[in-house]
Amino acid sequence: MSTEVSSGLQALEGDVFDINCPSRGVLEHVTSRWGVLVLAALGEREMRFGELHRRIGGVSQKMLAQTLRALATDGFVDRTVIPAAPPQVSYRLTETGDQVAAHVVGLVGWIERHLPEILAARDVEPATAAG
Amino acid sequence: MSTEVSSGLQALEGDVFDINCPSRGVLEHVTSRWGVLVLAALGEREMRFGELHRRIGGVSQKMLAQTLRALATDGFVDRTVIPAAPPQVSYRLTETGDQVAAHVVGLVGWIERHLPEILAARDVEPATAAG
DNA sequence: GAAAGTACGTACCTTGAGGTAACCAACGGA
DNA sequence: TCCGTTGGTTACCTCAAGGTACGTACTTTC
Repeated sequence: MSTEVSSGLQALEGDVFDINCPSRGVLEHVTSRWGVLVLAALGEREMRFGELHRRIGGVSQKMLAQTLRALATDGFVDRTVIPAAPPQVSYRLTETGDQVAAHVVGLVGWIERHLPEILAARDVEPATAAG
Repeated sequence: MSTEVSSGLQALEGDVFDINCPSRGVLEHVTSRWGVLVLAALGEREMRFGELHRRIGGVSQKMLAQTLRALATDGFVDRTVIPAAPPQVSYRLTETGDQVAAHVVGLVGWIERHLPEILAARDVEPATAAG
């Protein structure tokens, strides 16, 4: 493991290549199917549950709630309940969440911008060399 | 859709929030459980199949091969066969692959460095406010 | 007073991601 | 001749991700 014991202290840094390192779990929350999109959406601005649901095409309420819970547990998302007539719950990135989201937004943005090239490359596809 | 038809042409840019946009598929290849780790590993240097298999803890041959195929289809990874006595197959990032990998490596690196904070935040966890 | 909106929780069921194991082909070494 | 190595493929099976549907509690609107 990377989070070794060193003079009584622990947890220096993670190593995602190590199957036993807890960073694997965090990485999988962040890069999960809906985790990426939630972080990208909240990277734009604070949003309520319903707004997120409409913004992220194809997500079910169940998965959205589950994803938000996982990201909140990791301390990336902050949940605020406004006890109003119809309950209003707002979600925003924490400081650390803002930093991960920046990386995620960068990645997502790159893919969006280069999509035409990628799609074009799929058609050419040089048969992946001679087997 | 985002890849709209505009004066006879198409495919300007992707929109990952649109469930029908092909960028969704690319994003899921890149952020898949093993896709991230393959990109991060190849971001370090060119590697052979066996090297990747040993570097990425917990991946099976089947999933490694499958992931490499997906990334090669999207044009992120280049496959080179050296027809030697025991067949040698080398994998390296393409130019575009290098760019996505840079984002992925940035994200992975951030998580590795901030892992202690994230783990600490999980323990505090203010009960996600009053329900 | 019935329906709809808000923000979920939960039960149920399907799909597919992913693990295991066996097999292959070619060669070198014991 | 049999084993081991390399880089896979394929069949088979399991488990969890994730979808559908319904319940809830309160309020506004038609």
